[in-house]
This record gives sequence, C-alpha cells and structure tokens, in this order.
Amino acid sequence: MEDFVTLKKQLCFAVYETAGEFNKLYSSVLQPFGLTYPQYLVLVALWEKDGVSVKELGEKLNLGTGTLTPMVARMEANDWLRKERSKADERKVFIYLEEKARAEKLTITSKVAEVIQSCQIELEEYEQLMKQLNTLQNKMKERRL
Amino acid sequence: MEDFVTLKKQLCFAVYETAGEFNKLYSSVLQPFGLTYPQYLVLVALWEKDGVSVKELGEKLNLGTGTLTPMVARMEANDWLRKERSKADERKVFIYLEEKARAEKLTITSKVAEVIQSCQIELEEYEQLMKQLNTLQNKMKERRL
DNA sequence: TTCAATTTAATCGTGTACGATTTAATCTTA
DNA sequence: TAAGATTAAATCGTACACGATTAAATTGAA
Repeated sequence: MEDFVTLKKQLCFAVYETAGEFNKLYSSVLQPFGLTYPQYLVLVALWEKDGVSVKELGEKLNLGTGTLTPMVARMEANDWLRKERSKADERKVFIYLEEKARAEKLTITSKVAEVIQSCQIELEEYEQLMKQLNTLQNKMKERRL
Repeated sequence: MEDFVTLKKQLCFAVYETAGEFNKLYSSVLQPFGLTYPQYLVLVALWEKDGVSVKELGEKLNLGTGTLTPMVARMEANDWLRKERSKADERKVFIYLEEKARAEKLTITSKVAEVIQSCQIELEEYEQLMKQLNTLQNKMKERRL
C-alpha cells in the first residue's frame, strides 16, 4: 500500500535518464569537432536563424544569460560565432555564425544524423514521442503559470 | 531540400526541454524542504532501498562519483543521510537515510504527487510515454555498446 | 524633459554532470 | 605470498544550468 514511489515508475526520471543518454550519444559524435551537446544546440538554433540577440537565443533554447553568456564566450573563443553589440539599441548583443560554423554545418549534421539513424528509431515512434513530449511540456508550463 | 535541422523537429531537444521543465516544476515543490531535484531522486532511490554503496546508488541513478560524492556530502551536511565505510570491505562506503529523510518522506512525496496530479496527465499517456522512453533509451544504450 | 520603470546582458553563488586521474583496498595468480 | 590487476571512492578540471543581483541603456509618463 506504500511504495508507489520507485525510480522506475517515475516519468520524471525516465525523461531525466533519456536526456542523459542523448547527451552522451551526441557528445561522442560532437567531441571530434570540439563541441559539447548544448553548444551544438546553439549552432542548430543559429543555423536556423542567424544574427539573433542573446535574449532571443535564450528564449529559443530555454536558457538564461547565466548559462548563455559564458557558453557563447567559449564558442566565440573557438571561432564558432561572433558577438556584436547593436548600434540601434546598445543593450542588445547580436550573435552571428562564423565561417567555421557555416563550413562545418553539413559535416556535423551528417555525422549526427548518421548516429541517430543507427539507433533504428521508427519514424512513427519518433513523431508520437515528439507529440507527447510537447503535450506534457505544455501541461507543465501551464501549471507554473 | 535543406533545413530538416530545426530545433523544433529534434527529438533530442524535446527531451532536453522536457527534462528542464520537470526540473523547474519539481524544484518549486522541493525548495521549501531545502532539496534540489537531483537530491530528491537520491532520496527516492534510498527510500526504495536504504544502505547502498556509492557505486550501487550511482548505477541506479546513472551517475558517477564525480557527481555523487559532493552531492552526498551536501545531503549529509543537511541531515538527510549518513555515510559509513564498510567494515568488511574498506573500499566501500554505504549510505543510510537519516531520521529526517524517513520522517519527511510522506510529506515530500505527497506534495510532489499533488503537483504532478495538477498537471492532468492521463494515466494512459503517462504509461505510454514511460514505455516509449524506455525503448528509446535501450536503443541508445545498445548503440554505444 | 526628466526621472522612475523597464529591458538587456553580465556577473555571482550554488549545484549538478562528466571524463580522467589518483589513492587505497582487495583480489589473483604465478 | 608478493606483484600485478582490479575495484571503489575521492579528487580535479571543465562545462552547463539556474535564480538573484547588478549595471547600463532605453522607454514612458507626468
């Protein structure tokens, strides 16, 4: 009558674990490029839309400046991107991809796609998971107003 | 023909985001108890089985000593648990719940359950997600041998 | 027009998380 | 049984991640 609370039964833990697995899997692919998994997500966001402010990037990735500022600095040091303070509004800092990021895009995304393919995830399963995770997220976001 | 690579289409990002949402949701519940979300997971593991070695705890949570050692130290400082070096094998360190952790168990788990309930997650959806996440994890684990 | 509210990033402190190395204890095997 | 292999935990260095605070620029209302 008591132990409903076990790790294996917790959805939160399943998500936590899966996120960890993705992190490890992607890291192994990205390491040769000198990229971490979160840094790769930044690149994906910028490949999608270049020249965004830190705020906008943060909204896309659900990250605050406490995380982004140092991460962007590291990526700048590694020539992935460049920061530029806006002339029009000096509070804003825009982030632009560097040549290296554009040049390596195809190589990196191909390698990543290759590894994901090799996991044999059915398209149907993939899409259903995406949908369910989104519904779940929305419910949690609503919950905390 | 090109931009299949967008954040919103990436399963890895959906999982990453969802994990973040869980973290924030749980944190808001746990903060009054002076617990972080990962620390709560440690408690769940110990409520399930008390008196385990650091290694065993790490296997259950998918965490290494680089993460666990300092975390356990903090939880020890906050009277949630106690460390004890094994007499039989002095390499091993066993972890035991303290009174505080046993006493607060019901209060904590009730509060957590309450918040999760309020998210209105259907049982069917919950179980399907669990199942799919597990299959996904297994595929990724297999992939990296 | 000025000064208080807001916005944007940077900074700070704490807490995971991971791979690699180190140290100490135990086990193996020649 | 002594040396080498293995195991367990601690330690180290790096990199997120978050909430709170700070500092500077902009906006807006009296």
